[in-house]
Amino acid sequence: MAGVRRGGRPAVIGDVARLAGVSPQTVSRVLNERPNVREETRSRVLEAIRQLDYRPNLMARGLVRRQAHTIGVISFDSVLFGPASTLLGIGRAARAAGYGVTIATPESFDRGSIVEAMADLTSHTVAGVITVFASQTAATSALLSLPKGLPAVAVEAAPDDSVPTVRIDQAEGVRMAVEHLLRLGHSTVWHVSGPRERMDAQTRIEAWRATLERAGHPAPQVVPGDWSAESGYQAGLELAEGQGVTAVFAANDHMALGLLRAFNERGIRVPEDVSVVGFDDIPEAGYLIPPLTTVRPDHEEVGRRSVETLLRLIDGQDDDAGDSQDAAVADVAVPFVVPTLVRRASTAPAP
Amino acid sequence: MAGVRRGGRPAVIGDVARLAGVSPQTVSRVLNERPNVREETRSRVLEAIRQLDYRPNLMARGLVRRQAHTIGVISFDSVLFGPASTLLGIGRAARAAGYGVTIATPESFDRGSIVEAMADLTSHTVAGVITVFASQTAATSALLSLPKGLPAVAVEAAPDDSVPTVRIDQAEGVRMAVEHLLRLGHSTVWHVSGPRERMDAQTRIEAWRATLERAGHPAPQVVPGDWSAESGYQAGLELAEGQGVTAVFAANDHMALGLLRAFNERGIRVPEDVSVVGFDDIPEAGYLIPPLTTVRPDHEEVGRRSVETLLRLIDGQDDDAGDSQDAAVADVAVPFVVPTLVRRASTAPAP
DNA sequence: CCGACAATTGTTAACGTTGCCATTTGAGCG
DNA sequence: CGCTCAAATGGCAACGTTAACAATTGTCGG
Repeated sequence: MAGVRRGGRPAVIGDVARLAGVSPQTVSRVLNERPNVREETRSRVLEAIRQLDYRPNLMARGLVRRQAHTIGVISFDSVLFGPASTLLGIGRAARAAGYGVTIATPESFDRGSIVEAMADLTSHTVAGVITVFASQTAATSALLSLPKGLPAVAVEAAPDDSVPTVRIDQAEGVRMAVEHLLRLGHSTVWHVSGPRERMDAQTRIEAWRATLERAGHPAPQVVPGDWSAESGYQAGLELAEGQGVTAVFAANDHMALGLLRAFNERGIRVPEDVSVVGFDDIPEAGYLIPPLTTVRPDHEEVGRRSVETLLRLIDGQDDDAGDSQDAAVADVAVPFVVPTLVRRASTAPAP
Repeated sequence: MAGVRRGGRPAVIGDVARLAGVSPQTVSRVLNERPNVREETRSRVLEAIRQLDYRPNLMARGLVRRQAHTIGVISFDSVLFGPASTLLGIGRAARAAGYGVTIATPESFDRGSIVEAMADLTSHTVAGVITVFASQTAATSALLSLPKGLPAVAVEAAPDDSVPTVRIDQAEGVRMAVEHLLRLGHSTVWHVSGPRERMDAQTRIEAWRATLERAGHPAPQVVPGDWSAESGYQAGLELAEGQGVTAVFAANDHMALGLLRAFNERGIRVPEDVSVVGFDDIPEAGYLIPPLTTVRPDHEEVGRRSVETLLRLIDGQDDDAGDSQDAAVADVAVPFVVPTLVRRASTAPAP
């Protein structure tokens, strides 16, 4: 029952108006739930909309309102568990608020392709932008190339204070992980890090070091990784050679998984000989050999909060005369999402 | 160097025209790379564009052209490795073709929220739709509710032949896995399946059974799972009780991972006592204990092909007078992406 | 029953771009 | 040198919607 159309074209507001016997403006009022429409008129219009299967043309609406009702998301590493979850949270929250989501995935991390992706988004098509895990120098600095006045929120990493940033409280998560190991009696904790140039990797390194030092333990050399299981495996082989390694904190679960494999291969038992803690609580974490103790950040919540923050920014902008834009940015609270520690079988008292 | 603007508002085509001393129409011609513009004029316009940092308003353009240059993607389970990879492939391919991507993630699998998500997309905002892994009955049938005439492509699962579908050649992948195990001398192969109501799960079940029967081996009862590591673990515990289980094919790597864990817990050695094969080749597969033999489908390629197919559909529609739409659909080749078998340490000759 | 005022509805003009057609300019040729 | 024709450019209208204002209708007190 597709309804009557003019020559097969989708119905437009004028068709609805004609069928309902009112002006387009009245239809518009019904669509936008504005007051001062008689109940009887409203239902007549709604019936016409139903009959014609009418859908407002969002491009026309966006054009006249000068607002796209769409959020642009620039997403890196969107295959990874964390970013993918955040993306999901963003999508759901945006849709709930009546916003569409368009995503741009830069080809690579170099500044050029990032700026290009942003340009794509910003052709007046989005009301604001969220960058997800742009945690690399080139990426964060590209954030600054966004048109002045376009609301933006960064997830996890931003170049400076000009962009409100929603983050996992990584330092707190790392602290939980490291202190958990120390409480088990380990004399120190080794760290397999993410790629050095990534901000979140850097943050975790620093938090790890700080926690150790605060507790009066020496911080060993960082074993560098790149988030991948492969790099965790390599790190594990390296650590297996070392003496006195009894506790390792990996900057994410994938690397922890590689560690487990390497230790297993070398006949090192987890957790009897070495305790391992990860970060992310990927869905598989509880089913590794052994089940992995890890830090669980709520990535979806990060997505939700970033949308919330962005929408506040967008609304604030609408209200402003446009001059006190900076004040509005400063006003926006920058939420921290606090992770939890999930204890499983990969950690045990020091041997 | 943001350039001169009228009252802080972003520049529009008229501003560019004025600065370059030409008409808006000429600017438009330059923007759209149309012929018959003098070289000198063109460069003057380009310079003005640069100076003003002008970006065409895509909503205005879409409005007048009656085409959004945007692809809508409806994505389920987008946190999973497969769908996330496909999404990435779609994003890259679309962007390369100059199309934007807007995604909609239905809240759940029920028909209502799916239809709602589609409605969001189809408010004349997208030139076509791709559904990613809508492999559930409600989801695929919802596909049919898309407005007639809106080009659509399904990834992996479609309700019928009206929607071109890009798929992994699952049957072929399953065949590889099962035959690999049979060649190793196993008398039969057990199967831990995905959720029954999912089409791809169903396809894998049937291919598994067919391969066994073709080889003259009995097909044991299916052990049902739900894609999760947890369900694989439960399946593993169950299989560990059974007699004569020497080879298991899991419908995805996550479940295979759960299997490995369960067998390990029960003292069953992989691959000495039982061989395990997965499906997906998640990045971690090579670093499990033991490294997992698995079927590797190229999910990103699926994404690319689906965009390619959709664009062909869109272009075809533009050309048509609109009447031979169905012919155009039938014309579009439906590609099969053939997976490969990755042999690792989780499989060995039958004990 | 009239006037004032609120509620309801309609009219006109934008939003920024491109399609269509008209106009101007320039080149080539008899 | 004038004519033809192509190349280059401009003017106007339209895409579908909403903002701003105008007009109409209805209600209520005096």
